[in-house]
Amino acid sequence: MDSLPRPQRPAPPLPAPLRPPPGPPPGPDTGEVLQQIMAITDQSLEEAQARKHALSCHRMKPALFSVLCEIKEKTVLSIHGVQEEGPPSAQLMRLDNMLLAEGVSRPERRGRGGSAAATSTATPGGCPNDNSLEHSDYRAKLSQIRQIYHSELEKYEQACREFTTHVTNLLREQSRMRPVSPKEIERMVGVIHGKFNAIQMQLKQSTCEAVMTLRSRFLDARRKRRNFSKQATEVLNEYFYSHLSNPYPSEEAKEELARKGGITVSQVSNWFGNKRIRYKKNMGKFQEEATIYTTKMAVDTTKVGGLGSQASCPSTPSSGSSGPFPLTSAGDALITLQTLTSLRPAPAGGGLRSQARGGWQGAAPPVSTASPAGDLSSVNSDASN
DNA sequence: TTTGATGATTCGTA
DNA sequence: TACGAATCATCAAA
Repeated sequence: MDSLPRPQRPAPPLPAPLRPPPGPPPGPDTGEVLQQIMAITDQSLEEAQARKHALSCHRMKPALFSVLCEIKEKTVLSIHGVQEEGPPSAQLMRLDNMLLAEGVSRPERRGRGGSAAATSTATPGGCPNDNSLEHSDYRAKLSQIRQIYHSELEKYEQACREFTTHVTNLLREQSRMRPVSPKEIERMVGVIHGKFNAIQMQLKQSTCEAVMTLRSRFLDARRKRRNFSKQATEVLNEYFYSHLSNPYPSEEAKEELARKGGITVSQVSNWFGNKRIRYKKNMGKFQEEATIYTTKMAVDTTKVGGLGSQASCPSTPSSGSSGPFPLTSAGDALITLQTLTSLRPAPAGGGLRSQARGGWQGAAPPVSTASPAGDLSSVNSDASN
């Protein structure tokens, strides 16, 4: 604390040049007083208190004090001010931002969406309800981390406050015996805060690591496959089999399918990707499924009588309006029924995508060539597109 | 436990 | 960038 050099104890008698000039000594000389001051810390508390009191009352004390002040003024400036606290480091700011983004820094909110991370994360997997468990688990663990973080932070802050108060009091107390300027106390408080900030940074770093670990585990968990709901599968299959000649839903169609099935657009894309490739690989296997859906479509078409499956199937650029006849989707479906059993590679000129990839015409027979119901192709917008 | 089904991911391609 | 193809990982029924 004190920057003044302290001699080894027991303090040797001061050399002659430092001794006060000879004169009528009213009591112990200055050297003796200084020696007593230096020896105070070696004594027992009671003894020291008594001596301290005696020294405080000594008539030479003000003079000694002013000498100490003078010496300190000369030395303190050169010693202090060297290690000023710099601005918060980039690392600390990064940690703060991260904790804020993860919802750890903020106080916990009640109700749904306890954290930004949990609320902002989409819930792929088909069944949002299934994920709620993982979600609540994630939120619970994040909440646990948040609690520990805040509790530790509070502890550190309290310890910091207590220690600061203690040191401040100590310095104020010492200021009665030696010159301690308010600025010096302030600087000391700054040093203490700096030390505690370092500890806080470690705490923040550990918290960040914990959140990252939790997050990665959560993301891994999301990777787990969940079967789509029956409704989602039906919606997707209906679209697929009703647009068999061109099972490439537009973005709008995907969005609508996603909405209807309660899944994400990305999952719709995945599903169609898988479906196309699997259908193409083993069309025989899907015949029964195709029959089921095409029959369903046909029934729906009959029931609705004109609007047909368009009511249940999202529109697609390739399956646009085909006029007043409900043949757009049902047409495909009927064609599917008739052609599934006699599948054979078709000549070029299939659907839209088949032109681009050369893949689909081999799977979904072009209506104009493979379908006995060739007439339908003329009104099937899928084929015509 | 095995096996088929299926959603997700990755990589190459046009 | 969307798609096909291969593959992985998991689910669920047998």
